[in-house]
Amino acid sequence: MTPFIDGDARGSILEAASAVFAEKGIDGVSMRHIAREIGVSATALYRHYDSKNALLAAACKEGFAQFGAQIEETTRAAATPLDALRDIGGVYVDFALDHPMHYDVMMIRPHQWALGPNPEQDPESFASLVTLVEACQAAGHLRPGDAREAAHQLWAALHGVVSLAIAMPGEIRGLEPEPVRARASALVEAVIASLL
Amino acid sequence: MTPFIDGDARGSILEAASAVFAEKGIDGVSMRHIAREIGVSATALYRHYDSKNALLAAACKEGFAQFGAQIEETTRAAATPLDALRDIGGVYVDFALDHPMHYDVMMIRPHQWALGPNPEQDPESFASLVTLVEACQAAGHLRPGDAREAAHQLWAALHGVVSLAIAMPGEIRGLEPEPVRARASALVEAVIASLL
DNA sequence: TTGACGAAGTTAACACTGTTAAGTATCGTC
DNA sequence: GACGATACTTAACAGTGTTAACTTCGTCAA
Repeated sequence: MTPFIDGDARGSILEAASAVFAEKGIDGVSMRHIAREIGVSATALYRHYDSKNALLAAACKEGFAQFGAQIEETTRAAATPLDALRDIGGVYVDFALDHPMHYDVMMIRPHQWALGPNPEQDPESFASLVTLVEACQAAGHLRPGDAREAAHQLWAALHGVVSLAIAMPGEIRGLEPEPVRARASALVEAVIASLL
Repeated sequence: MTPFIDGDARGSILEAASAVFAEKGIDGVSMRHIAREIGVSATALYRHYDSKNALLAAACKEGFAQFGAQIEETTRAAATPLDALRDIGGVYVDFALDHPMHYDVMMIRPHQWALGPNPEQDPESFASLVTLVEACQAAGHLRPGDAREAAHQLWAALHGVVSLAIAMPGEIRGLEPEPVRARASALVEAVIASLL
């Protein structure tokens, strides 16, 4: 049959998915919605993606790839590993607030979609955070110690700030970047101080 | 009609709900499941609870009431407000790890169930944290400053540690209390140090 | 030129979900 | 004894993800 969806079927589906996704909210995405958006039956999507979860994962993957790239770039650009650690906090917050849906799906409730930090994506980025902490320790910027634990603390601090901002309803929620950034920065600074 | 469910219908439903809830996981709870568990049709539940969300909220409420009570007790028992701040971290982690489902529903993805920190429950407990920080400042244990912001930072730190432990799949997830407690304690200590 | 093959769609259907509407039985009360 | 509230029932609606069976088309080899 003539492909009804233009050349890059996977791409078109992904685009439509992201659109519905961003408009109706995560919990409002259905395969039938996405399919209707591109004028195709719902089951057609299964020709290109194994499941709704797979589609969701794909929709997030590109965002997270960009995220990882920014982290790497930031690390490279920083004068010292310690500066990198500080800068990464800002990048983390910016990404999360710019792509709250992505962050929600992949980081706040990954197990709902049977996703989790991408096996080929995220452990790597956590590992690179560990490496960065080790570099700080090696350079004498941080006291020697369990780098993995330190990285975990830094991650937890950032995740705590950002996930409260994204996932909490009511007065606690706040997606304006400035206060969130400031809070994240303060926390990161506190953690770093405890590791000096 | 003779009440089919024993005297305390709401209570029995709640009990069954919590059971299914704990067994099948949060995302596996359906009204029909719960109803079947107590030998009643699904629609009977609507006589006692407005919606699934209301039932879920009720199922969490008692847990959170207990949580709030523990926090208060801890605060009262501590020698100084600063000690209270420290002790609360442990209570927070213990509650979250003892009731991961409750924590998940109420704190990690509250908006999915249209719940959120209970309007009559949680802002209060956040407010009491703010009050506690203010007490620390008044007693000279912490440097004067924005108590609300400080409380927010402490909460974010605890939430970050705990929600990663609960909601992350794979190697990151870890529900053994000790490392999580230690990490939370370290973070709280770091935040406190930054507020001295 | 014909025929097989495979890819990309289709509709119908299954087993679910939360929730509402309408009907029925039983109780306490006047 | 009639009345009304209470507690339940079944039937149904509109929606979900997903599978199975079927059609339709373009391609490529014999």
